[in-house]
Amino acid sequence: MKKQAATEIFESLSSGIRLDIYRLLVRTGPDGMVAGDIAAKLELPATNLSFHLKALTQAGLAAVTQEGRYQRYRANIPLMFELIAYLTDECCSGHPEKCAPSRKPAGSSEDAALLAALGRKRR
Amino acid sequence: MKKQAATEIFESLSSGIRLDIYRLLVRTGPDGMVAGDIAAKLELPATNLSFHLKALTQAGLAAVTQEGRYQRYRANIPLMFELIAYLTDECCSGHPEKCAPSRKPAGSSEDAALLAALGRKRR
DNA sequence: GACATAATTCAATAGTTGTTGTACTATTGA
DNA sequence: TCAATAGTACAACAACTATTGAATTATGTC
Repeated sequence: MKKQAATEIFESLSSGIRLDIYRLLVRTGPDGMVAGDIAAKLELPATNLSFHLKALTQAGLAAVTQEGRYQRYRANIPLMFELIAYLTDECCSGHPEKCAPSRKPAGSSEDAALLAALGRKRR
Repeated sequence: MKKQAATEIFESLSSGIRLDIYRLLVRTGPDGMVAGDIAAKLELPATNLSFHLKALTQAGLAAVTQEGRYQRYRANIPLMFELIAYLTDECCSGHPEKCAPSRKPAGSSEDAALLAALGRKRR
């Protein structure tokens, strides 16, 4: 992942509306959702939704396919995992076990599994 | 994690400069880094760095402690894991195995471990 | 106390982002 | 072909963000 791709993703999700859209699409999974239904669900004007969907799509967080006159949008979930890998890749200069002392107590065992899974990537 | 906290985090990392700062702090781990050294490393005017560090700190991505006349900044790494959990929590309406078909081929086994670790959280 | 250093705050300004209404394109169905 | 529906593109404007330089606060040193 390149830096510009990462900032574009973060920028995409820095708006409450776009975060709502993305989370809605994550919830619907591979089924995705048609633009009009998203607009109805989130009570957004079509023109405004279109603006935000464009941002999400350009960042790669959503993909769109045409179905007749409808546009179906789906979340790109793997991209989120690439993103966090990009962020934690060089964690503690390659000694991620050092991160542990600075971690919060809550959910530490689950976090350890997560950290281990991440540690297996690109190292 | 509340929605506003999430958007604040994304907003924080939507700037290339703040992303550089955060990644630098992730790399230095628990040792963190003093403001002046960050400025030198990233070749930023002190006033501009201060602006960005404030944003990162307010979002909770960095923590600051005083050391004499120096300010030492450290990355809050666990917060990133909370963030991704927040995003993927309701993945496929509670059937995250459905995400698999839409995933990219690269690194799929590591991703499965990661997904499993995430699935163990708050469910 | 006087001075140097580390860092932040503030004001000004250039640039960017989000929202709305209007206009446009494409598909469906009578 | 004509009208209705789904969605996007564009222009205008308000609101926000980033950068810079000057001033300020706090700590350490002579």
